[in-house]
Order: sequence, then structure tokens, then C-alpha cells
Amino acid sequence: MKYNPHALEDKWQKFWEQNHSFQCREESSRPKYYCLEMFPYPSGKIHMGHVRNYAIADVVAHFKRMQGFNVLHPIGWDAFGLPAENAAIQHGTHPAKWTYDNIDHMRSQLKRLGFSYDWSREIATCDPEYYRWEQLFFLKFHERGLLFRKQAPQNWCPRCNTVLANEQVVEGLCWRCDAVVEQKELTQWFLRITDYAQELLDDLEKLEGGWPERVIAMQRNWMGKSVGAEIRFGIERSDKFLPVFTTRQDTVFGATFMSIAPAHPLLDEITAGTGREAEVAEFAARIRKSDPKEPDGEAQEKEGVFTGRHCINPFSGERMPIWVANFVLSGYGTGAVMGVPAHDQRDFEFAKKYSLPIRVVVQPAHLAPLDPVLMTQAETEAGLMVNSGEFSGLHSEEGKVRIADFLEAEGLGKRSVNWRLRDWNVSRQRYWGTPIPMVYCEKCGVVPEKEENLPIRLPRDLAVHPDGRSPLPESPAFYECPCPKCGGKARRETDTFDTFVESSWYFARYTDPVNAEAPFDKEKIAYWMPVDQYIGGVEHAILHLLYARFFIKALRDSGFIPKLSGMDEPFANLLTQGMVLKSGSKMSKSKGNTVDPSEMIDKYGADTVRLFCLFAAPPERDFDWADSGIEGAYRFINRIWRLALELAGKVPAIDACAASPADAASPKARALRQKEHATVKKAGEDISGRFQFNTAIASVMELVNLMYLVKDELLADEGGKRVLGSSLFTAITLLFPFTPHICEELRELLGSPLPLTERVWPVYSEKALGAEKITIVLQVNGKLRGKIEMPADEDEEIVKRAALDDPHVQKHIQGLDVRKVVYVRDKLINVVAG
RNA sequence: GCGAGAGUGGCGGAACUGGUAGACGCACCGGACUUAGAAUCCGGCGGCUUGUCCGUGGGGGUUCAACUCCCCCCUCUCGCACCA
Repeated sequence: MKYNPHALEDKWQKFWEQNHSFQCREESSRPKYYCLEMFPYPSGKIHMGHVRNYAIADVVAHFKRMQGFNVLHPIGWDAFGLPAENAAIQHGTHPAKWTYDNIDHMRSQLKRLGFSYDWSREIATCDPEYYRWEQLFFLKFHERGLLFRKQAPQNWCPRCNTVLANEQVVEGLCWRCDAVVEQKELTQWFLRITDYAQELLDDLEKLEGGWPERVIAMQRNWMGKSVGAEIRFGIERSDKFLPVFTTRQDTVFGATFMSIAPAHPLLDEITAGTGREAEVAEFAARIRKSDPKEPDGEAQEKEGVFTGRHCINPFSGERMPIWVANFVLSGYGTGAVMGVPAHDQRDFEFAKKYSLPIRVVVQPAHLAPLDPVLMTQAETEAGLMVNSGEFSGLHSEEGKVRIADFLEAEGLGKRSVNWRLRDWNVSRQRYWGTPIPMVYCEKCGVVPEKEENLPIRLPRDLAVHPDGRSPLPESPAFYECPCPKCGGKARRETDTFDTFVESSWYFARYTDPVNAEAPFDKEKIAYWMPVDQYIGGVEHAILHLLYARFFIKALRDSGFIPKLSGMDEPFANLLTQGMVLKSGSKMSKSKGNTVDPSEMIDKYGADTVRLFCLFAAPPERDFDWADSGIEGAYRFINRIWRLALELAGKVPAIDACAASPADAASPKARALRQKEHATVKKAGEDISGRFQFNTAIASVMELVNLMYLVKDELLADEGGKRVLGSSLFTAITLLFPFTPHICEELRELLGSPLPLTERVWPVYSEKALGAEKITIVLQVNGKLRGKIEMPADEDEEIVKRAALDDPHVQKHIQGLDVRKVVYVRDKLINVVAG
């Protein structure tokens, strides 16, 4: 009988569906395990990256089930978003139709791959039954001041016709379409993620060990905490102050000029009456418009103009000219920087260019006395404070503390912490998203929608403008509404939420996906959360993972999620899988180097596609798709198929690891039994400990290879048949998480009634692992000189004697004194001679 | 510049807390079967000067023993970056 993957895969997929094999609910008798992959965006069809991601997760889910865990393994759709709109415009259809059609198609693709999802928990974020809870969260967030409106310059993508969060601007370009992002003054809704900055930073420690080091580093980096001080500089002929943020308050005596951002709010006031208004305004306007980055990502040359006014250094009493400079960011710190050329490289370059004074105030102990005239770059190291009045002589680290004390005592400033992290702009001027449940009333102002009016449904009968503009602001049927407070005529918010909002809590909804009374039951969420293993691409290292971490904390503090230990972080363990490449570069439609999973399934079947994705490389690493590689996986599947067919009926249908030592009478039977148990050990360790699926599969291949070599001899007697039957069953059981369909088919074919979905992971016996004969490696002075066979666990003296008598060893120690003999039990002898 | 990671056969990759470098697979070569091929089964497959010699990016070091630990350097990938 030839291996026909399609018929048998179809058969077992139906079987699992009819038997609800992967549905789960809360149980107290077994430990829970929540295995989750990042849910897909319904873009059209599944690509190889999805297959790899979900194949990895499916191994984990199956393995944990076999280990006795109550496993939650759900799937759903990240269904709102801009690409659906763009595609719908292109195809002359509606985003909703486009999205739901894609979901139908992709669902059928996932089902063909036979993943062990609990399909009864499937969700789509564009479903009002999903996003209504999100609207409820935001009412609560608004009540608590976590959601607020702010007018500020925003990142604006002219091509997508919408604002972007800071996280969505990559090197000045839109993360989606690569258009140059502009700054536009807008009033938008924000989530106060900065309120959680410290907790988000601190809790990264809880994730150490469970998350990849580099993802933790990226988040830490992104949040960018800086500890320093704010210092107020008085402006000459004015009662105003210029506050600056610095991490180097110890260098304040070296501040010889002041630089402010072109967009600084006090710029006009500072320049007024100096006669330099025109020049400064022109410069500021030019810089504000330009992209801060050169096309190659390099920083632009430092540039600035003098405003004509001075401020006073409160420490040195010196007059400091105030400059507008292109390198000062308006959005970080106070938008003003004290210029300390001797100890800051940017200030140094600026001072050199415009001949501003350079004063050394910190002298590192190991360097020759610094001379401003001779310096070619700033000296940023710590050292002894000099030219710093009463602070001279202190170490600069202590100086930081003393200066900060002084600032606070004299009212000149205060200790201060700055974050790179900005509040999260969640407003999007697009149609295909969750309506923001807010209303504008002429009398009452901004009024949150009433809870009982939720969900605010996104109308499905509107068409998106060809340029991507939202139809909502032109749809009275949507925006006209009574004021929730006074009942008068009011206008509904027509912006929608950033789609990252939906993906920030979907994993919580999976715990109770059809609840119509609440976003989720508190007991259910307490049972299932946190996600034990989260699996997805590293491209979400900052955006999604940071937002989701924030969201779960915000939900906790808003009373939606119980305050329990273990509920502060959504994802206890994170695996970032590598990309699937083709000919060395990322598969993409534009490059024309894609491999369609459906075509591969048509050709080889789902088991082969899954097996190859798992065998080609360890999960975290990128791998290059090779057509010859998948042929190899197919060959192996056929190999075990033929072996099982040959042995079916000839060997007993006994369980994995069921053959006894008595069955293994012959040396080959003993060798096979030992290999069988060793494979159980190796595969289990590789899967559970390190997600080394490639080596787990390799070990089963070795077992199968050995069975081929010994089967004819073992079929000669009953004991040998039992060892063969047991080993075959072990191979099938161990492969089940990787290639479930063929394994169930073979299990049935061998006459074993209990489905593999209900079986446990085999247990090996320590005793069975030991080989009788051991190869001892013989070394002389660390070099391999020979090998001898010895019974396992032989007496040390006997092994040493045998080693020294070995002719190869003899040859190499001739005429030398044997100084030492190192013995590693059952492994090697190293004779040290000289 | 800061942070993270990686350099091992023709290729993907093994080698767990230092102990036979190259498991397993791909490609290639040979044998068996076959009229022939495909498929399958069995075997070979780092290099050369064929020595139990040399080999894990390069150079030092620790050790009886180093892909593995320490120091220095080189190359590559990814993330962040005028953040005061």
C-alpha cells in the first residue's frame, strides 16, 4: 500500500474534529498550559513563515498534552487594519468582505495543515462581539485618566492618510509604505503608557530566562530611561527660565552656551528684540521641515544660529549665548540642552564650528591634564571635578549627587528622570478599525459613550475613498448621535483605534471567547493566564509585545484582570522564530521568490511540509527553503511508512518502551532496545528543554535507520518481534507532535486502539540506556591514539591496565615517563607522559 | 557609537555541565535489484604530503584534554541611535 497523504490526512482531521480532540476547558485535576502563536493577519493566504510558526507551536502543544498538561492552543484573526482597506480599494470590494473571505480561505488552509487548535475559541477582532469589550476598556481607561486627548505635532503618513505611533516610524519613514513621515499638528487620543514606564522596565527582570535576551534589550533600549537633573537657566532681560535636562549635571560649570530646538516654544520670545528675528525664523523653519536623517541614516552636520540673547549659568555666573541648533530634539527632555563642549561630543563639534568657548571641568585621573586648545574630541569619562567652584576636587560621580542636592536646596532645579518612551497615540484616521467610543457635544464637550450603548458598531455599508480617506466623517448615519450626557445633538468621534489595540488583549479573550456578559470571566483568566509559551516573529519585539505588556497592566489596574501573582505579565516565555528565506532573502511577492504552502501540501501532504519546517533548522534561526530538503523529509516519512507496513501483523501491537530485557535476548535486539530508550530520552529533552526540534527528529531517524538494519534478524523470534513492535511504536509516538496524521494512521494500522491524542509521552528506563560494551577512547597527551572495547562500568584499574598495554598507546609512550593517567568513566583514558 | 547574536565539510546543521569534531539530512559517488530508468535497500563521503598527520574566523592563554572557558583582534547579521 502506497503512502497517500491526502486521504489519510483528511481522515484524521475529520476524526479530531468529530471527537473534539483539542477542545479544552478549565480543570483542577491537571496543570494548565497555554501555548500561543501570534495570530495571523488575514492578508489573503498562509505563507511559509506562518507554517513554520504554527508547526513549532503545534509541537509544543502536542508535547505538553502528552505530558499530561491541560493545554489551551487557540487561533484567531487580527482582522482590522489598513492593508485590508488598501486591498479592498484595489479589488473594488469592501474591507469586511475582503477580510472575511480571506479568513475563510486561510482557515481552510490551517485546517489542511492539521494543527491542534481549539477551533471553538476562534475569534476575529473585527467582530463587534470582540471590539465591544475594547470600547468598554477605553471608557474605563478614560475614567481613570489613562486615555486622554492631546494636541501635539504628530507623525503623519501622507500616503496612508493617517497618524502613526512613534513605534511605527522607522528611520523617518512609515513602517507600512515607506513614505516620508511628516509632522502635523493634530488633536488625538493617547494612552498614558508612560505612567507604566517604570513598571514595564522593572518587570523585564521577571522575563529574564523566559524571553530572548535581545528582545528584553530592545525593549529596555526603546524605553530609554535616563536619570539626571533638570536645571533652570535664567534668561537675560526676562523673567523667564530655560529648563534643561541633563544626565551630566556634574559638568554644569563647563556649560558655555545654550542650544534649543527649532520648535522650542520660547524661541520667538527669546529672539524678539534682538534684531536677529528674520534669520532665526528662517533657520528654524528650514530645519523643522527637513528630515533629521540623511538618506544613508547618518546624522546631519551640526548647524545652528545665534538668537542674539543670553542666559546665565547659575553655577559659574557666566553669560551663555542661546543658539538654535538642528541637533536638539523638541520631543525629548525640555527641548533645550546646555552646551558642555569639553565633555559632550555633539557640543564639542558645535563649539568648534562656531568658535564657542570650551572649558574643561572634569579631569579623568589616568589622562594628562586636558587642554581645550589641543582637544580633538570631547572627553566623556568620569574623573575629578575642576574649575567647578566649591565642587572642585570631588569625583564627578559624587558631584552628580552634590549638584543635584544643591539644585534642590537652592530651587535652581531638581532631580529628574527622562524616558524615550512616548505616550501611545491610538487614533487613526482610517475606516477599518474599532470606533472610538467618544462623543463631542457643543454644550458638554468631550463625553464618553454610555456603557449600555456599546458596541458602537462600525457601519459595514460605507466605501473607503480611493485615496484611503475614511468615509466615517462624511456619514451622518454614523456620526450623528445624541449627547450621552445632555441628550442634545452631538457628533461621534470618527477616528478609529490603532489595530495594535486589538492585538494587545486577544490572548485574554481566548480564555473565554464567547462570553456575552464580560470580556472574560475572572476565574477563567486567572486559570489560564499567563501564556506559558508565546511564539512569533521578532519583528514584534517592540510594538506588539510592549503594548500587550502595558495593556495587561492597565486592565489589571482597571479591575478587569484580578490582581494575582503571575498576572502582571502576559507572556511568561517567548520564542522568536526565524524567517523562512528563499535563495538567501526573505520570501516576498515583489521578489517573486515565494513558496506556496498549499502547493507543497498538494505535492507532499501536510505532515511532510510540517516536518521539513521543523527539521531544516532550530526554530530561532532563519533557514533557506530548499526543494531538495523537503524531498528528504518526504523520503523519511515514506521510509517509516514502509517499515510499519512491512512489520504490521508480524510484530505485536505493544506500547512504546514495552519490550522487556527478557525479550532482548540477542545482541541486536539489546542494541535496538537500548536505542529505543535513548531516543525517548533524547527527543524528550530536545523538545522540552531547548526546542531543538531538528535534533529530536534526527534522533528518531537514527532509531528508524537502526530498525531497518536489524529487522530481518529480529523477526526470527518472539522476543525480537516484541522489541521491534515496541521500537516502532516508540518512533510513531515520538513523531506524533511533528507529523500527527501519518502517526495516527500507522497506530491504527498496527492494531493499537487508543488514539495518540489520548496517549502519554513514553517513559524510558534508566537501566535500558546502558550499553554492555563501551568504547573507551585512548589518548596520549590529549591526542587520540586508539580505542578499546570494555564492558560498561569496568573497574578503573583494569581499564587503565588495558589502556597502557594497548599497542598504539605503547608506541607513543615509548621512552617516556608516564606521569599521570586520567580516567573518565566509560569514556576515555588520557595518558600523560613526558 | 550603544545593545544582542553568529562565524564548524560542497550545503542545512550536530557535539548537553570541557572528554572520539562533523550526529541527522541534502548533494555527490559506488554496489544490489531491474531489459533499462525511477523508486527502494546497502555502503562511501572534511583536507592532504595517508600520518592515527592537519583541521571548528585569526592570534595568545588556562587545562591531562578546548568548537566549548579567559584575553585580544577580524568578519557578518539584527535592533536602536544627534536621547542631552
